[in-house]
Amino acid sequence: MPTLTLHNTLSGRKETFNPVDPERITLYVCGPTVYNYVHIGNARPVVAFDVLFRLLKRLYPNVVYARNITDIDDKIIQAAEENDEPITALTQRFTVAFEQDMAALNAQPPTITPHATDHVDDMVAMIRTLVEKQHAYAAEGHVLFDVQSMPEYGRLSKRSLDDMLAGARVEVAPYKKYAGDFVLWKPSTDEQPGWDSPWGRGRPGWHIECSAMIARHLGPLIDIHGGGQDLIFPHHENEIAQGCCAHGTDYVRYWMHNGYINIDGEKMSKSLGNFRLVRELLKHYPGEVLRFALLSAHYRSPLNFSEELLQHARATLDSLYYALLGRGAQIEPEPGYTLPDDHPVNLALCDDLNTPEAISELHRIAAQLNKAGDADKPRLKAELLAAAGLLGLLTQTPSAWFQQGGGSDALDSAAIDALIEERSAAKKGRDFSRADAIREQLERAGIVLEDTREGTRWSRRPANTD
RNA sequence: GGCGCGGUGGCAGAGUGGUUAUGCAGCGGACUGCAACUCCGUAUACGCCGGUUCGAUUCCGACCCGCGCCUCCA
Repeated sequence: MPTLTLHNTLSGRKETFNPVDPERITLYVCGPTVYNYVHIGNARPVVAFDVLFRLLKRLYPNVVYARNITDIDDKIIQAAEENDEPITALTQRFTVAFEQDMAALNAQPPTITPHATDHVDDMVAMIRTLVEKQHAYAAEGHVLFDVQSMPEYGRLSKRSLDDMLAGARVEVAPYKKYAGDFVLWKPSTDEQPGWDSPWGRGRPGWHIECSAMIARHLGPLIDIHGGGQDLIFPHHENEIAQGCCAHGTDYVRYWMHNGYINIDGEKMSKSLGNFRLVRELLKHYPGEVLRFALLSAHYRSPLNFSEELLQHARATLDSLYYALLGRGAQIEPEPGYTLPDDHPVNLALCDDLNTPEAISELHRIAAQLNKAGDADKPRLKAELLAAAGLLGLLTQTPSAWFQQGGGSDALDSAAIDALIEERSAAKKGRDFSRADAIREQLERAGIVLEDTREGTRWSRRPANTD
C-alpha cells in the first residue's frame, strides 16, 4: 500500500497519514450555511475532499465522512425575514439545491450529513461541560468561551492572543471578559428562533455545532478535518478550543485547508459580491467541466476562475473522451481490471492529492491508448477509466459526453441521422459540394461531423465556444 | 502593524540538488475529398541579489512584487 501524505495546517508541512484507528477513518468537512445557492468557491472543498474520500476508501476498509448542514444562523434568520418565509422552508429548499448542485459535480454523498438543528441538545451539553470546566462563562444571556483559559489557543492559525487583538477591527461587546472570547450561546428574542437552555431561551454560536456533531458522530478525536482557508481563523481555531477543552483530548490529527478561488486575481466571496453560482454555471457547462476545472490546480493553490479555464477544461475532457471513443470499432474495456497500488495516478493522489500530476498521467494513458494496437486497447481503456474514476472523472459514455446539451430548439438525433445519411450518399456519388453543404448546415446548428472508417459520427459543440 | 502563502516557458500548471513534467496555443510534417481526431518532430522557463555546493529553478539569507488572514466568508 502506498504511503499517504497530507499537508497539515497545524505543522505547515506534509506529513505521513497515521490514522487513530485504521479500521475506522474519520473525516469531517465544513458544509454550507443554507440561505442561498452555493458558489463555485463553496464547491471547491466539496470536490477536493470528495477526491480524498474516494482515495481513503481505496486505502482503508471503513471511512466515515461527515459534512454538516448549518441550518441555524443569523444570515438564515435574516434571509427568511426578507423572503417572508418560514426558516425551515428556506433551509430545506437550499439544502436540496446544494445536494443537487454537488451531485452535478459528481461529488459522492458523505456517509453522514448532520444538521445543526438536530443537535442543539448536544451543543447545550457541550457548553455546559465547558462552563463546568471553567473554560466558559455566562454573561447577560450569552455564554462565552474564555480563550485565556487555554494556553494553546492560536496554535492552528499561528497567532498569539496579543497579535490577534492588535489588528482587531471589531467592537468588543461589553459582556466579554476578554476581547478575544467568542460566543457559544446567545439569547433569542421572541421573534427569533430559540431553544431552552440553562441560560435562557437562545441559539448556538457558529462554532459549537461542528464540535458537537463531530463528538456525536465521529468521536472526541478525529483523523482529518477539512475546509476552506478562510475557516482557519476563527472557526477552526475555536473548534479546537471547544473540542480539546470539553473532552480533555486532542481534537483533530490532520487539518486540511483548500485555497481560494479568485476572480481577476481577487478572492471570490459572498461579501465582495463577485461570486459565480454553481447553479448558473451548470446552465452553460456540464458539471464534469466544473469538476475538472476545480481539479486542474492543486487544492491548496489559488485558482483563477474564468471563462478561459472552463473552455480549457472542456477541451481537455473532449480529448480524453476521444481516446475512450477510439477512431474505429468500439473498444470494450478489459473486464475485472483494477488499478494497481503503484499506479502513477494513485501515487500522485497519495502525495497530498496532487490532482494536476494525476491528470497529466491521464494524458499519458490516453496517448498510449490512441497509439495502441487492437490487442492492447481493452486494457488501456480499462486503465484510463479506473484512473479517472479515482478522480471522479470520465464517468459518462463518450457518446453521451459528446452528444449532451442542446436546447429545446436543437435538432433531434433522428433529424441529424437523416442528414448524415443523405451526406453519406452524396459522398458516395462524389457530390462533395452537397456533402459540404450538409456539414455546414449542421455546423450552424451546433453539430460537428467526423468521418471515421466506421462511418460518420456527430457531437454537439456549445454555441459559446469560439 | 502582526502572522501566513506565493512568484516556473505565450497561457494554465506540476516537480526536482545535476538528463523531457503535462495540457492548450505556436511552428514543421504525416493522415484526410474537405474537415475533425490522431500521430511524428520542434522552439520558449524557473522574480532580483548574495551564500552553501563540483553543480541551484530546487537549500540558506536579504530584497522586490503579488495575495490572504487578524473574529460574515469555502
